[in-house]
Amino acid sequence: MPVKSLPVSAMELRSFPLLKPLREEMLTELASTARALEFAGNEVVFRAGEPAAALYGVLSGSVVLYRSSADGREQVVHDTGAGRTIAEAAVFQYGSFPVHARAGTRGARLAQVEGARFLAILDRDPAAMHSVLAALCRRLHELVDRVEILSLPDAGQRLARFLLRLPAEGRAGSFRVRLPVAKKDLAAQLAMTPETLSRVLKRWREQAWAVVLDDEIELLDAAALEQIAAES
Amino acid sequence: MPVKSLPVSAMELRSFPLLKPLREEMLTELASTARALEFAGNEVVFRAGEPAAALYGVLSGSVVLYRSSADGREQVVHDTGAGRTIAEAAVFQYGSFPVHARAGTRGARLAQVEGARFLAILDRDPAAMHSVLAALCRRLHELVDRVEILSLPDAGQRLARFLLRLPAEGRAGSFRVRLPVAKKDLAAQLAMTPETLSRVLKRWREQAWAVVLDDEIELLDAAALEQIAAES
DNA sequence: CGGAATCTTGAACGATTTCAACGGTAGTGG
DNA sequence: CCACTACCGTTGAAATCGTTCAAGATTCCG
Repeated sequence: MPVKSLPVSAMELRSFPLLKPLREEMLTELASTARALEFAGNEVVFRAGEPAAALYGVLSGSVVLYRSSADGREQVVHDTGAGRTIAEAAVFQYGSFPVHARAGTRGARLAQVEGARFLAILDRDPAAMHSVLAALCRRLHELVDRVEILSLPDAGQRLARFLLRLPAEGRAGSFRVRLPVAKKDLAAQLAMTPETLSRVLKRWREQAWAVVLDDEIELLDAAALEQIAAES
Repeated sequence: MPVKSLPVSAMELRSFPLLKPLREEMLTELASTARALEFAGNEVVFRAGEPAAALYGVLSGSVVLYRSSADGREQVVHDTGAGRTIAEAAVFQYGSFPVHARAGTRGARLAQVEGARFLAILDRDPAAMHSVLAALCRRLHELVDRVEILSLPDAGQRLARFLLRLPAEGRAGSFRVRLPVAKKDLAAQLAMTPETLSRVLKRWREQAWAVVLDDEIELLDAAALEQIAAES
């Protein structure tokens, strides 16, 4: 059992995409019965087969989801970090946990949210339910896009695709975008090193396709980039 | 306006992840007011600002979502193919389409599903709503996993991670998995060429970490693979 | 004014892709 | 039943691309 059990704030709950669309009063209600649990390293959070009475959000640390085979070997199904929620699907279907969960080796802080309470809130307010649905759909699209981008073998292609669907301003043929994150984080998001990102931009600059000023990039030859992005 | 408007079968609707969890009778009801629309190349499906009265599933061909800037330049936001649904988020929030949509250059066949009808079905049956939510959550997890895998720079790492969370059977230290798809498709899913996949498996074979028989792979040294997968 | 962090650039190495060829298998049509 | 073809999977060799390691430039912050 967890070392400590403390109250959770509505704000903390809002850090989870699943709960984010809820209105303030709903989050407060949810928070009233939610608990922040501190688990020691490798401590069990729940076991497969137990009724899924609550869903868990990872506040810090990590949680390992695993199956245990007959011989006691542990097969890791999942290894989730902060910001992820766990067991929502089981909760929505009134089911049991399909896998075991334990804290990572360095422990974890989890928000435990009563499943029934969450469902009740959604069931009594269709608009909130629709918001949650809409949010999930948007996030799904976003992820599908990221998978598509990450599947491209060429670093330039990945960057071009990413930039071309950023909100842009400018005229035909040439336009300007603002990077939403630091270059090093962008690089990570596009599965390349910062060095490679820098070099791709340099190459584009040399070919007069782009001008870079800090986090602003002026795409001079949209046609060229679109061709790169479309290749394959 | 579309060239043809034909009825859609419940079965066709089930091919979309969003609708898949619905019970047969619900799909039939949905299908009764749904239409399969055939769009010619580049034909407009809907315009930004119009009320989102329906959501669309791509049956074949592709749909391009785009914004148009003041000068008439067209910025592509999205390029979706068969199996994807469009505009669900807007429908769930009773909003307007945020972008324009047109068929790809080679046309498209779309299932047009009445948004109000879909919402009505879900609102009157909480269990169905919960199934849809659960399905979306599961798919979300799946995609987050894929993004994580695709972000790994090393081909061996990607394959190891993938294999280790496949349903497995076997004893401690050694177990067997069955590939869910052909090797060439697996390679594509892991963002590598079939050749590279073949070579990674060969290397593992030479190190006595694995034995491959068609689509069955015996992992002899789970510890070694786990270490590879965990690195970085 | 340090000092840290980000970004850039260079060079060398390593990995993966590419190109090419071959064996095996399944499906097709004679 | 047997070519014959087409596709998948494998292997080899070469080339390319990205990473790694190292260093310098710049900015921001204490």
